[in-house]
Amino acid sequence: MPLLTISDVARQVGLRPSAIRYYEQIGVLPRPQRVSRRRRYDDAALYRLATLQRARQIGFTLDEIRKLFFGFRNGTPPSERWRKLSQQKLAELEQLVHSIKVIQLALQNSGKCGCASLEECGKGLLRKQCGKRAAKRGAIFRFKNSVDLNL
Amino acid sequence: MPLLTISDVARQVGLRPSAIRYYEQIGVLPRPQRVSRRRRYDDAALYRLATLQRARQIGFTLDEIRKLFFGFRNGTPPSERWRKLSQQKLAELEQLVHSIKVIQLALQNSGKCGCASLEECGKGLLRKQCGKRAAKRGAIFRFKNSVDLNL
DNA sequence: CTACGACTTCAAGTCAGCTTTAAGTCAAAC
DNA sequence: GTTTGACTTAAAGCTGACTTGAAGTCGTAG
Repeated sequence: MPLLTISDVARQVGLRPSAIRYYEQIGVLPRPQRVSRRRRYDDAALYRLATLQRARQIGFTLDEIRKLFFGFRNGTPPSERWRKLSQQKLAELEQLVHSIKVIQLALQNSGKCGCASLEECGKGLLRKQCGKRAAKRGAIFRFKNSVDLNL
Repeated sequence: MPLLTISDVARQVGLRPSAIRYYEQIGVLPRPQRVSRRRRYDDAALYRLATLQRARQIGFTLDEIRKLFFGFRNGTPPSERWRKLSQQKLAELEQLVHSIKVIQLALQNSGKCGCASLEECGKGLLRKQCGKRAAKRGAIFRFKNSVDLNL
């Protein structure tokens, strides 16, 4: 079994070498063997990275992925690991979908606003907002400009 | 008409004074009048902030909000402004909804994986991924842990 | 007069997930 | 023997939307 350099691996999984080093640094990937200080990877590393990529694609943070890899007692089957981590994610997504629906409605109605000025818009909003509690701190949700998931 | 301090305003709209200063600094809010170097706001500022908050809630970035306020010729009605900015956002959201559906499916199926080990998972993923082009650089999408939009 | 509290500015810090840069190491090609 | 190119490390930089900290400025209460 031939060993791969970090560039080989990066090319095969579609990452930059710097990303792979970063994953190692934060403990998401195990430290590979070295040949004269250079990293050498076997195929298992490739598989691990493919799994990592997939997990990133479906919305897991690197923290969560670390749990996926190392947060279970040895021998825990993948299905159980995935299931455990997916539960929380699915709940979040449900929330998110709901939020998006609300936002879509708000966006669609925003164009129908009959206010003569933005100031008037704000006056209405301020009144409606009166009873409500201020939003919790931090962004409420965010998404990147272009969503091209491409799974 | 009594003038408000920055703390008054912050309390009324549910922001911290630092956020309001920040908005002014990046040119999203106009510089208010000062009384011995301290900011003093009128009600219009309140309305503007309410509008800003609403725009943030429905997913506009501060850059976009600056456009909402200052990116149109004077006298352009709010409806037109909102409509213009909403179009792009709605398209993004449609994409996002699609992505989420794909992710939900993936998450639901992830627990059914019959692999004996994560390595085996990765082996399969790597093969499937072979034909595909590597993901474009940068995160594909992100969302915060808890979505509590609360409109 | 001085202490207090609320404000001011400017710079730096925060989060995640990397990338970039600088300076050094290494084996192989010329 | 030197040059090349791929690698190494550690540290700093990036994005967006702020917050935090330090050091200074006010008007007022005691």
